[in-house]
Amino acid sequence: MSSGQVFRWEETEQDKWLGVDGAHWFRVDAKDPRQLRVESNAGELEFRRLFRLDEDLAKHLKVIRKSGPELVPYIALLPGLRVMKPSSVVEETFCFLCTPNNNLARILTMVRALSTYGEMLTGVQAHKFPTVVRIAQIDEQDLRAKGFGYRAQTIPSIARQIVERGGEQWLTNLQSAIYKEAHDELLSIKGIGPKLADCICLFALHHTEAVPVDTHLWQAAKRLYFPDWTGKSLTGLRYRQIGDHFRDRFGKLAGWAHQYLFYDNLKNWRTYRKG
DNA sequence: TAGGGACCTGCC
DNA sequence: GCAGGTCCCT
Repeated sequence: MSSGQVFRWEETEQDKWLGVDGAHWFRVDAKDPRQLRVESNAGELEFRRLFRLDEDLAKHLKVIRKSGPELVPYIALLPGLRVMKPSSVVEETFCFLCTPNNNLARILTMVRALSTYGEMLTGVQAHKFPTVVRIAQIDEQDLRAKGFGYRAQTIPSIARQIVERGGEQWLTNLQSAIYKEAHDELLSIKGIGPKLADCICLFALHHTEAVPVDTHLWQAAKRLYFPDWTGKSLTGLRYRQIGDHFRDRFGKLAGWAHQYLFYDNLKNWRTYRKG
């Protein structure tokens, strides 16, 4: 189980997955989870990199459990969860630009629609994600007709703002910047708020101390860490306090640590709401 | 800085 | 009513 680039993966049949990452595609047969069978136009190295298979998960978990014992039961629900490391900054960034104020089913539809603006991949029935220059050229009415709603305006607009700043290279350069600087730079774009900036920092730029505070993590943070905030709204200040709370305790693993609470709340929020 | 409303579409 | 928010306005 991994997170970050689920948007480009689909289960084609029981336990069989087709995933796209940049110019690469992977057909994964997970019938035996201990022994994945992978067919791909990339090498094993790319697959291992994408899922950070060369990082010692047990070691990460040891640190997280020690610094955050309250997370132990949540980790037990998803002990194999990893933060993905996608290879395409543009693909990852624009997938997340489809997520705000949205539900997963429609996000997947939108990501699929966006991908059709990219070239076809060879060897598999799927598209490579379009370039940021191509996205910048997409007509708003085109996306409106495809059910993008107000995102039909914001997505090409964000692409144009990125192109103005230097395009894909600008995003790539933010990978070498420190987390806070990258986050600040992303916030200069109209249409990217603190949450999206953190998703991009964590999954596209690989700043693993980034903590995206969405509606689910907000609920979980109030429950576990900030009970005084019950009934309050998520302001910019509280947003930073939650992220800093995770960074103070987990450092570079903050992005890993927060995920267990995110997924738990995603799955169980209706139950929590009643209680 | 805090709070509230609008915003596309579709599922619950 | 609300979803893996952001903008704009008091």
